[in-house]
Amino acid sequence: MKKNIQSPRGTRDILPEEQKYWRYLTKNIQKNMDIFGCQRIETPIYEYAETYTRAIGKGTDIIDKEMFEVRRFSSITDTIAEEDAKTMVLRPEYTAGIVRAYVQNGMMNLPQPVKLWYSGPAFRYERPQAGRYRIHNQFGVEIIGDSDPIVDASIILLAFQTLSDIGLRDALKLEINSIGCPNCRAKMKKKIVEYFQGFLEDLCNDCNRRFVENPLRIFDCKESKCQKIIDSAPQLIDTLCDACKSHFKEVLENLDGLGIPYNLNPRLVRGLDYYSRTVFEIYYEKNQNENLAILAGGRYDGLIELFGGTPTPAVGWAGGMERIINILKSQEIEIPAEAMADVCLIHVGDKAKKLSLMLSAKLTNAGFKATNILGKESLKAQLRAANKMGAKTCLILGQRESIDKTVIFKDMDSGTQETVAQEKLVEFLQKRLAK
RNA sequence: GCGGCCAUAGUUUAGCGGCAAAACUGCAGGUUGUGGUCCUGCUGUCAGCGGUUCGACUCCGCUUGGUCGCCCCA
Repeated sequence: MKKNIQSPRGTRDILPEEQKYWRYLTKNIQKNMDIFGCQRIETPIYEYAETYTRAIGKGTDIIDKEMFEVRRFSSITDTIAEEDAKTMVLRPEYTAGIVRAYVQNGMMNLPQPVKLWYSGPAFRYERPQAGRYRIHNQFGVEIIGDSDPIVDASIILLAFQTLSDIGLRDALKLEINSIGCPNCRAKMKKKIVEYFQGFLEDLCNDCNRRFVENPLRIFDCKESKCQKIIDSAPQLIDTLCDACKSHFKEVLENLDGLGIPYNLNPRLVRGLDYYSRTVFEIYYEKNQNENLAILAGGRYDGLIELFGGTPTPAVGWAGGMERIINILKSQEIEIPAEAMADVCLIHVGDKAKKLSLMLSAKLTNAGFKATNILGKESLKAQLRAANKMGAKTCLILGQRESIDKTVIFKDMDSGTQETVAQEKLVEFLQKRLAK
């Protein structure tokens, strides 16, 4: 027997039975993005690695161990030719690619700010876990060209409205913080390093590693012995410069004004290099994986410059679609029913089979959703299939009807049926299916 | 990248060192042209590779995959 081929680790098939969730989610995202005035952008699924190393930063896990390299298949054995080529990688996230596109396409010449949204797959070579896949879908928004703190608040509002629309309103939790501008952060880092220097022996191994690689991340540690030390550490907010402080204050005031509850979390830092000032994460509290954010983002005022553009402020967020859909499933949130076919055509005999296909084409042209049942010949089997599909009405076409040029209309709920002339079928259905 | 648990039909699960099962699903039928319930029948399985053994789905090892925790992250 041949060995079966499995889907690669950390990837999955999204089967028809799951599609209703995706359709529901996508529809609501699209709607909210439209209302907010965002325009969709699609960037390549892979970019030069530099796009991400520059933006996200070396020393982060995403760059150091989670990227998939892309190269020409035949050249796998052809290493010499490969040496000159620039390394390309599957996108681990969207922001960097979008900023690259903003600069490359001269979007600074469009009316500012440029409001963009996206949706699609991102790739990270991680150890698979609940809510964590090597191919996962993200949707998100990027507002480029406006430093006003009200924009920060407005995209958080957009996130809340989108998530509320899909039924998660009741348990959303917003964590927010400001990590300041590069100047603030340099100061902070110094202070923090000075502070933790004295506690290195009391901190866990991970924190000792963080101390060297990215001291700010010590604030993320969940170990209780580290928590105690963190609690009395200098707070990030106190270190902010006046400009950053008032920016953050205004963001919070705007959230207050919008009635969006938040938790000011001085320990929230986020791992990507490009963030500045506002950072936030949204959780769903009834989630089994409560420590997984379903949506996260922040400001990245320095990134456009990093890609060769003029200094341009920007802010955005990304949501994890698989994580949201897992919640929709586990919370048994009601998904509106899918549009179903109006009528199901059933045939008896070869001649009627051909005729019924032509009839369904005619009905489709007349604006009905008509479907044929294929792959089954007996009347009983076809009716069973129609029933399983949830068909409300059927049209039965047999030998008799082919000759008489009629068709039997059957209401599946009541079981009643009547004979209709094929010529008058369109009018008949218009009346019958009116409500 | 590290650690724990796990792998039997499409799905959910029984089971035993010596015959591999159930339910649901799928397919067909229950006379001549009528679905949902019901009845009958059929299809289909021990993740892969090694080892121990007279004999392995069962015990052991490796690989692959899943799951949970860590790291990190949407």
